[in-house]
Amino acid sequence: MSIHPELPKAYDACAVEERWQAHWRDEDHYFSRDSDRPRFIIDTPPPYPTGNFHIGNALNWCYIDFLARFRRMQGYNVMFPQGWDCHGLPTEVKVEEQQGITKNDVPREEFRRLCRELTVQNIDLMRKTMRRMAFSIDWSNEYVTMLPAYYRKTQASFLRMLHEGYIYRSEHPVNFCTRCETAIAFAEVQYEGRTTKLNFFDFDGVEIATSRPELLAACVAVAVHPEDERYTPLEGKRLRVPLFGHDVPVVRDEAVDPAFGSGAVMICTFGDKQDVVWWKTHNLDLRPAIDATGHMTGLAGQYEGMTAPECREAILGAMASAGILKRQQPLEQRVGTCWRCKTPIEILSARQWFVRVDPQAILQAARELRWVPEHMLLRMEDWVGKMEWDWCISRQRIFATPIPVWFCKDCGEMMVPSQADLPIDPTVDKPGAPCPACGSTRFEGETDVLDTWMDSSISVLNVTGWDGVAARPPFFPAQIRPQGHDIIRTWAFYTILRSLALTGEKPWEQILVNGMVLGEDGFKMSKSRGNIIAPEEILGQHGADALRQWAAAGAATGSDIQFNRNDVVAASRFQTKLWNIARFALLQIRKGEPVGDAAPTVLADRWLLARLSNCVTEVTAAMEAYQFDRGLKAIREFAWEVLADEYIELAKGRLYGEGEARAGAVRTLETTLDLLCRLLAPFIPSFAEEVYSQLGRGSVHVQAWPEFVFEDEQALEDGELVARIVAELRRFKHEQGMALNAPLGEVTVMAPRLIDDGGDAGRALNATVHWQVGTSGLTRDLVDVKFDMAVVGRTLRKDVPAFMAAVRALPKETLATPVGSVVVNDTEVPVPEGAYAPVYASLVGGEQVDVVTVGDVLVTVRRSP
RNA sequence: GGGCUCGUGGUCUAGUGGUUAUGACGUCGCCCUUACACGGCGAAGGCCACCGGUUCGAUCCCGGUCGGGCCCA
Repeated sequence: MSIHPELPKAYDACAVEERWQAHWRDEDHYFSRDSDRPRFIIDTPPPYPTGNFHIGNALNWCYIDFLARFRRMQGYNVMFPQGWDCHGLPTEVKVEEQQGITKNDVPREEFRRLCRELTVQNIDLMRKTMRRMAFSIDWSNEYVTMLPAYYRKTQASFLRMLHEGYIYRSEHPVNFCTRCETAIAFAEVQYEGRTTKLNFFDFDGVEIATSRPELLAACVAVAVHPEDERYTPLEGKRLRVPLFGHDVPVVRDEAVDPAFGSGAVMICTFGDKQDVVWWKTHNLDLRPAIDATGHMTGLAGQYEGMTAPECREAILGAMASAGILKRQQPLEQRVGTCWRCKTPIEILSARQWFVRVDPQAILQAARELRWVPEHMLLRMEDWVGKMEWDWCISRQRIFATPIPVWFCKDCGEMMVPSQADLPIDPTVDKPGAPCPACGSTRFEGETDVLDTWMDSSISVLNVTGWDGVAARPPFFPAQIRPQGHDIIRTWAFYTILRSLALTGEKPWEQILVNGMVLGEDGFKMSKSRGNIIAPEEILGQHGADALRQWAAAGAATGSDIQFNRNDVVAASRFQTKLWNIARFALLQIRKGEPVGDAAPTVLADRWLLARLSNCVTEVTAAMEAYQFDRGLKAIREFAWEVLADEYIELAKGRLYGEGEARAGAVRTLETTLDLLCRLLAPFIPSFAEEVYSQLGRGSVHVQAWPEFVFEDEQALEDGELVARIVAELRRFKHEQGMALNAPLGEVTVMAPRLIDDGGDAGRALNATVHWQVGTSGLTRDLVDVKFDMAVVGRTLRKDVPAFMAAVRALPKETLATPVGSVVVNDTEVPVPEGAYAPVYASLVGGEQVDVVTVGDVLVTVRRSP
């Protein structure tokens, strides 16, 4: 892009950003497969293509982009891939809604086509926002889980795990959504508080309390606590189930709470998770009374075909008529619901596919990762420690990766396709050979499909180059997984599990966990609260760079972050300030004679470069530690306070002049502007590029990350003093009601040693400044002592207050020189070295002058008449 | 109910075992000083949630209470 000879006065962020975004090439962000630079592969979370790239995604991707750009500048071979986790219920539900159909109204393949079309549209919408955010995504490494190129690998991974015994098929209770008509995993169950009724009724002479009377037909036992004396007589007896008439045993179990209800519980198949545990331990019958569509089965007799709520009312009515319903009381309950459609889940026993979970192996791998922030590991440990069932991976849906197996219609033998035939849809494709067990050619394809997590949990294998065949991907493991803490128990968990099963290794070296974005009211964003912020709205008003600054500095890494419009506005103002700094520097750089490349000699120049050097060190350390807030704040402080408010004010006078004094300042500004752009590049890539392009040195994004070292302790110390003196005297002028550029008269700085500021302070203050060593001409009066608590506290311990009082009580003459000991509580106590220092007030005899103190340096001012 | 996390001026936030706690926004006052009024200088505003403990000293460490948030039961 050409240099703009004119520097517009105002910075138009949106216009600049759109111009650069149109100019940058995707190829600049491509990962190189045959480079020998160190790799930095990011296992980007593949979002679900809802069509909305929400602000939580934006935060997550900002962190990724800061890192990707930082590592690229450091010379890493970075891969910032982008995936799309397409399969799943939400899209099916959306298609049904949009088309006014249910999934069974059209052929499977037709329904899938509609889902794919909607997904493609949604991906396009989200890509647009991501590009507008200026994320340096490697689009050559984009993957779409619904396409054959990807789900071929999902199927290959399934077959490998099946072959190695990680996957099995069995009849087992599962969480089931009767509206979606599919099994779901624990991770997909969401608990909601509801008020329901606890019904007390007579159960063959025993009072039972139940919240789910509709499951009476499914009752297989009555449980009581072993030490509950009320029920000792029931031991070994069988009871007759009211209304239905079958007999059930009485079992004794420690898990029964004698204080809840009547202390006697009916066990059904299955009312809740506890029922499953009891059913297993006591080896009870299986009486499925509810089917996969939520209707009562034949076991429910006259209630067959009713929905569960209908049956519930009918049975309560029948109980009342029979005179066995004794009373009801309200009950606060947490009901498990389907995370997508909020329908209460049922626990049904069904033949499903499962993945074996080895909690110990997962824990071990999780502990090998570097977690940022560290405490997020606890969430994984907490979740893994509570795993009870294996992971149910089969779903009774359509838009998903098919489970690639067939069953022989004659002998039931299971058959799998060969690697080369993948991907397949067993409901359409046929096996290549007859049944190996019986020779039959009649097959039935598995109609169940895979849980979407089976697709997304191999994202890391995919991005590290797995072809579906090799034992291990060539670039495995990835360097980092960036994700939100809400999906530690799902995506992070499943990915570790699958990596261990498929490669035997942990999937990544590090995991960077970001917080949730809360609304401006401090609550989680939700439609019902109406506190949702769309990134597009902010982008349109303030641009991507400002929103990126909010993401970086809005909160410490890992913390939840409340969206705050003020932060975005403040970020825009910082850009305006930066633009004016750059404009000033560039105008100086372009004006006048060439400045050469001599080393800086003037104090202010050396001071600024030393401060810049420190800033670079600080920002680099922050970036390495993923503390983006610290990094950006360090840059802001340097640019605004040190560079703009202090250095430029000091150097202005020289810049308006000529010769070497001016040239040194110009060189200093040029170096500073160059490095400042590099430091800013990961955070605000468009702004940094716009300013850097003015330097005519190519794109800032292909420059190396600064490793600028400028050590000059003396300049740091003296420069600081000069800057502070100028700031104090500007303040003094202001307080005296003087214009800041008005002549100030004669200023005398009484410092411990001679300082040569090259005349900067005088020009900045419009004064004649004399630098002198010592305070000749001044008298001073000791008014107080200042204690060094770090010294005093450590030595005197509990005698501190008494010691301080004793010292303060000493006569002034004694305090002025160090004292060997004081008397504390009638005891002679030695005074530690550096325990205190006298504090003086300055008095000036003779001439009428003002005195300003800067630390321990006195400055006298004799104002112009 | 459990795990984790947070509680700092009106709002949002940083941070630290050491006398008067960071910054931003907002408020108020003064200034258009040749990069910037989207600026500069200054002011007001906080018993660092509450209670107890450890310590010479706690906003910081420990325990408890209360209240947010997230995840789960």
